[in-house]
Amino acid sequence: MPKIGMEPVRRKALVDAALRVIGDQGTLSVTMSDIARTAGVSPALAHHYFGSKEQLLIATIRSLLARLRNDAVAALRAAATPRERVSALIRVSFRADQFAPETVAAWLAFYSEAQRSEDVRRLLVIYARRLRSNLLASLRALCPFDDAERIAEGAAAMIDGLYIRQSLKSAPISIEASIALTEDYVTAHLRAAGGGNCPSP
Amino acid sequence: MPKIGMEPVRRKALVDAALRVIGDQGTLSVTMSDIARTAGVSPALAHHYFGSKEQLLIATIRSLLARLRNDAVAALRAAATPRERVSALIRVSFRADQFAPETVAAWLAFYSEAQRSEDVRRLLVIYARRLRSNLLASLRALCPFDDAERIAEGAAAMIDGLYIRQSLKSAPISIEASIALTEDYVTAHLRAAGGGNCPSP
DNA sequence: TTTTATTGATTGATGAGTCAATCAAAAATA
DNA sequence: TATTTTTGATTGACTCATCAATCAATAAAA
Repeated sequence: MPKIGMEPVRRKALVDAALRVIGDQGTLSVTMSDIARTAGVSPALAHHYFGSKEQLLIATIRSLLARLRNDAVAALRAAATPRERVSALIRVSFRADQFAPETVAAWLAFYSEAQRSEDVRRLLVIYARRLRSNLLASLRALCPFDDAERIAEGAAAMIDGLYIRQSLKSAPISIEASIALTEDYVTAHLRAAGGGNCPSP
Repeated sequence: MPKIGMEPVRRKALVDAALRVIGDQGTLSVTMSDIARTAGVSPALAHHYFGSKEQLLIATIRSLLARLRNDAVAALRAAATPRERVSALIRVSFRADQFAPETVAAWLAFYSEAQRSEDVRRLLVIYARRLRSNLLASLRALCPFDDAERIAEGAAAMIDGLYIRQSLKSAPISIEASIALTEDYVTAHLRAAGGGNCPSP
């Protein structure tokens, strides 16, 4: 029963399905059939709308990034002080849906893919840069520039590290513990660097 | 010119080739032909010795882990104090060959694979546990138990995070900078936790 | 009738795993 | 020592399955 105006609906359904299947199987070598079946359409339709598997994957990463950016923007809007903004960025990174095993698995798969696909790599670099520069912008108000850079680098690394460790879910680090660990890092180093100019969260 | 006793030679050659090709392409969906060609033998021989692609991959991870363990053991032997042992463990993680882009890419591919293969997952869990417990053993001599656990967790996460960020090689963090960042983390938190009982590296 | 949505059937490529055959060293036998 | 047998190393050719991508056909809206 073909209705008109299905294109945006199908596109979204396919992207969401791709994310779910990739997260579930933890690999990009999922088939177009897997994705299409999850979206409730035929494989041919997936090709019709996206042209190729690669393009569908790109669209999927973009949607992940968009979600992350929206969350970050909203969280930053609600934060008043620089120190609160840092905390907001950390919290966004560990939101329940972002930190869910399937989402982590999907991110991991994309990182792995970045070795081969220049397009994928570029998108992930955008994410890394955004996180770093968001942190840096707030930290610069709290301590000398050089220290801000180091702390931003370290915090970003710790966030990514907690993610990758989460993917093995052998040592199930809770969301709260992950946030606390990262907060502690920032607090300790601000204290060491700021020279009194650094309030606690 | 078939010589006798080739089995161990071929096995090693195939494992090394697998590591190189996987690191190079950044994915486990390399073909047995790719690996065999790199090792200078026919695909059939790879199957002859390893039975399946999965088994060859397992053997490859094992060799990575073995290398890491040997390095760690050697480094620990040369370290006298607990604090030196912590530094030694950090340095081992960032040795030039471990931190090389191809090696990092291979690790990433294995992490991604761990979602599907229970065997791969188990091996990676072993690595994560070993790093954590090695750090913990030394840290417990330097600060209260609870703090030692948190610091070990944080340092391990930071190490893994610096790895994954290295894989994008967009912000080329040097080995020395990575070591310094992790050392700073440990030093700062030991100072905060130890209460005087914590010497600098 | 034209356009949009949709799919079943098909194609072409690729890749894991198998198998029988070959070659040469080593061991056994004459 | 000379000859035969056995065993390990090695591969080319093949099978079977999978999957991305294509295409022609159908059905409903406009």
